[in-house]
Amino acid sequence: MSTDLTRSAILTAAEQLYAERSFGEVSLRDIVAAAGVNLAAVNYHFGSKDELLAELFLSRATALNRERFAELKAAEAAGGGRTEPRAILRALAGPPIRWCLGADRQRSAAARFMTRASVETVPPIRKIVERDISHLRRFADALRRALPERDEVDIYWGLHFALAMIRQTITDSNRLRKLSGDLCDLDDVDAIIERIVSVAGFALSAQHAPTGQPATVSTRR
Amino acid sequence: MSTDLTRSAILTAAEQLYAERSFGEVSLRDIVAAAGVNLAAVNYHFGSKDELLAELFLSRATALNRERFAELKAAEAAGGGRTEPRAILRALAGPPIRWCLGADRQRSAAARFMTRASVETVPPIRKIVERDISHLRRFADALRRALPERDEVDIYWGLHFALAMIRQTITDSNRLRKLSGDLCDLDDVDAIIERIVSVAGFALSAQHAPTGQPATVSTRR
DNA sequence: GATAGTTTCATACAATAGTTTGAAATGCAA
DNA sequence: TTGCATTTCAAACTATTGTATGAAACTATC
Repeated sequence: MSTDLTRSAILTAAEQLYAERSFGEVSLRDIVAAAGVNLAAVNYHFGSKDELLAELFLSRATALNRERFAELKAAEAAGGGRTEPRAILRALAGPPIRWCLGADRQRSAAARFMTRASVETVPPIRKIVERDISHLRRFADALRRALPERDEVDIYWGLHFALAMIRQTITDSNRLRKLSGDLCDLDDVDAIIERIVSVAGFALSAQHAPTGQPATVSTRR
Repeated sequence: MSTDLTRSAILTAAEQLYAERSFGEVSLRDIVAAAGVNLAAVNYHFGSKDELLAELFLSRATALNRERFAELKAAEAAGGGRTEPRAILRALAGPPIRWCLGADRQRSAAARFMTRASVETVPPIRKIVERDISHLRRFADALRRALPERDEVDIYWGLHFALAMIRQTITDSNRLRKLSGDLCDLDDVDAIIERIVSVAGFALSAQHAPTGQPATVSTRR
């Protein structure tokens, strides 16, 4: 046992392929070919294709959350009793954006895979995602503490929108680049993070229109 | 020919199934079973599975864009020479959110399918999506005209973030509901739209911090 | 009502999927 | 070395996939 080279070769190959193509498009034979191992190795080491996917997802999710929490704790420590909301948002957005748009290719695959997993709900992953929202709860709690006077509803919506912008920026950066005619600089990772943090910060702390007045287009004028 | 009941039965059944499950998880046999038609009917009427998917996507995308453009034109007409940016954003966000979170079940499936299609990039759809960003360009142009003094980059990012929030709200409304302990009211469609419009409006028109200097929310004047 | 054209149907086909198998190869302790 | 457990391998297996086929059922025109 020990290093289990085959195991990790399969994991990284699967991650690489899943980062590019859809789950349904990647077969076990594709994975083992990329990993340079035998077909039966997957079932030997992981039991089944679904279990491979589950373990891969769990491993990467843990790594991502670890990094997020580290930044969150650092921000809370730096802020003393009163943590800045934007620092919390930065801990949420920073790691995945850096992983994905940054220079590090290895992590890019990880982030892309994670994003696909969060979107393309396939049974083995769905179970894990649905069950585990504890990491989000932790960020929600931190934001509540940082903004005690704000309505809880705004906190949750702000968090929701922050996740939205992170995800979209990772998955659809190409469309943005194309649409803007290369005007939007997707290499300046820090600027992107700050932009997301800025908008999410507004979502958290601004007064939003109540139910009554806005009205739909059809009833408008 | 005439009504072609079988054809549309297949289309709506496929839409329904694709709205719930991933593309890879839905087989032709699932579709024809749900539609109550023979297996061979798909190939007879559409040629292949991919062509069915492409036609379905094109049809729904056209319907969604038609509705968006109608609202956009109405907003531009109402605004005279100077269209309100928020009205433009409302034309972008209103239709899909109403389709998906509103009472109409039929359209809910359409919107959910569209969202999956925009995320889960499968070859037959990918080709269409990559080729056609003209509808987005139309919204970008409208926003540029409405905000001539603003930096184009902010326009594109604002549009990008608006799409992000729309998508996330459609796909992950359940998680938001759960995370907030039912505090976030996902039945109040108009309030949701206004919230998205509000935040996207900020993204469009606010000054965002450059790379080096992360600014706080309060620096906005 | 016969006929030509369209649509539906049960069924078969070839390809690919994930999984299993049992033998060969390998690593390691005695 | 021998012996035993682990790991790898080529091959086969079963199920499911999208697609193709040809006969049957239907529709409408003459």
